Amino acid sequence: MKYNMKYKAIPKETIGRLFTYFRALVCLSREGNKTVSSYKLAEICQLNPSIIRKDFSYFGELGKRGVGYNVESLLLMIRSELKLDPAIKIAVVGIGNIGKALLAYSGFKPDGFRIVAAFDSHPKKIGKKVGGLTVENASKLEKRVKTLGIQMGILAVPESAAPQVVLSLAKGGVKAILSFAPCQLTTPKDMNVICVDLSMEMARLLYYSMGQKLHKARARKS
Amino acid sequence: MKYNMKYKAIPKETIGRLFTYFRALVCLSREGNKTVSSYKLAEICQLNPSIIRKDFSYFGELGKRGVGYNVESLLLMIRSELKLDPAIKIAVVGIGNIGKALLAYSGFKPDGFRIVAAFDSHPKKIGKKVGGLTVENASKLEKRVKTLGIQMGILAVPESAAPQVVLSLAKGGVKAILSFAPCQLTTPKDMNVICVDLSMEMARLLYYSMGQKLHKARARKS
DNA sequence: ATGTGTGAAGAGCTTCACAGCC
DNA sequence: GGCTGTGAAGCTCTTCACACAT
Repeated sequence: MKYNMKYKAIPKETIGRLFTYFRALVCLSREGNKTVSSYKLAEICQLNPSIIRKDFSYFGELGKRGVGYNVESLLLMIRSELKLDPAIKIAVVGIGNIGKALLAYSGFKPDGFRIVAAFDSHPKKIGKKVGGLTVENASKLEKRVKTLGIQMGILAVPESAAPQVVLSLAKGGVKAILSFAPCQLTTPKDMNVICVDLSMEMARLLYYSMGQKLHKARARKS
Repeated sequence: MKYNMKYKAIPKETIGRLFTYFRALVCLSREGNKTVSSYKLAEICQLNPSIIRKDFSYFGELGKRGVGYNVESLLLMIRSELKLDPAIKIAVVGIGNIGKALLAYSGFKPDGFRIVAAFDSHPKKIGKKVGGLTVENASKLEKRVKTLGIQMGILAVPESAAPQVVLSLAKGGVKAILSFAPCQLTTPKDMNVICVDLSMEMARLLYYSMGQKLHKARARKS
C-alpha cells in the first residue's frame, strides 16, 4: 500500500490549550484581525510559538507559510473540536447565586455554551426572568427536559435536593451533569457526572494568581 | 561531605493534584477516618496509587509502611503547601451574581479560602449583609484595603469599572488580583493578575463532563 | 500480610532547528 | 524576509516493580 496512515493521539494538554486559544482568537477577531501568526498568538497566550504550531498541526495544515493562520478558520475548527456548538442544549437547575451567575454569563457570551432552560422549586422564583430565560417549575423537570431535548444539566441546588434532581434528569434522558452540589451523588449508570467544588476551584485560581516562586524547587534528603 | 543533598523540583501536575487530594481528605476526615492508604485515595480520586505515593514523597516521608497516611497530617501539609491558610486576606469587589456566589461559598467552607471584606459602589448594596459580611463603599477601597491588610482582590465588577478598582487595589498594596472582568486590564508592574473567562471555564468543565471518547485518537496523513 | 518509598523504565509532551513555501 | 510544519532531541511526568518497614 502506498498511503501509510499514521494515527496520532491528540495530547490532552493540547485540548486544554484550545480553550485558551479560543478566548484569544475571539478577541483578535473582534479587533478585526484576519490572520494571526503563531508568534503573535504565543505572545497573547504566554506560550512558546512552536507548541502552538504543533497543536494546530493535529487538526490539519491550517496555516499558510509566510502569512500565518486565518483567525476565522481557527475559530471554526476549535468550536467544532470543543463542541462549543450552540446546538448542545443545557439546563440549569437551582437559581441561587451560582445559577444566576451562570445564566447572566451565558446570555452575554453566546460563544461558549448555551443554556436553554432554568428550573427551581421555590414558588417565588418560578416565573421570574433571569438572564433572558423564564424560571420553570422543577417538578416539571423530567417532562420539559424530554420535550426540549436537553442533553446536559447543571446542578446548582442545595445538597439535599440533588439526588431527586439527578433522578429526574436521568429519567428525562440527560447523560451528563455538572454539579456544584457537594459530591457523592448516587450516579445512575451511563450518566456522566462531574462535581465541582467551587471553593477548591477558587483556591486553585488564587494559588496560581499568587505567583508562588517558592514552589519551583525544594530540598530533599539524599 | 557525608550528606549529599538532592534538590528536586515539584512537578506542577503534583501541585494540581494536591487540590484534588485535599477535597477527598476533607471528606475522609469528616467521615472519621484517621488514616488512608494510597490505594483508597487512588480509588476516590480516580488515580494510580503510585502517583499518589510519589506526590506525597516530595514533601517528606509522610506515610507508615503497612498502615498508610495520617489524614490530618496530610491535610496540614497540603494546607500549608497550597496556602489555604485563612491568614491570607481576600476582598471581593463587586457584589453582583458572581460576587454573591463567592461570598456565600466562602462562608460555608472555611477550608478553602477566606474572604474578609466585600465592596460595591451601588448605594442599594452598601451596608447590606452578604454571606456574613457587610458590603462596604467601594470609594473607601484603598484605605480599607490598607487598614485590613488585604493581600488579594477578586474583581467581579463590570468591565467599565475594572481599571479604577485595579488602581485602588494597587495603591492599597494588593499584589494579586483574580478578575472575572473581560481581560486586557492595564496591569501595574509587580501586580499579578489572572483573568477568568467564566464562560470558557464552564465550557471546559462541560467538555470534560461530556466524556468525549472521540478525542482519544485521530487520523493523520503520513 | 499490608502498604510505603523510590530508582529505573517507559510514556508523553515540549522545544529545537531547519526544510519548505509564500 | 516571514512563517508554517515536523522529525528528532530533550525534558518531564507516570508507571512499574520491588526492597523495606510495620
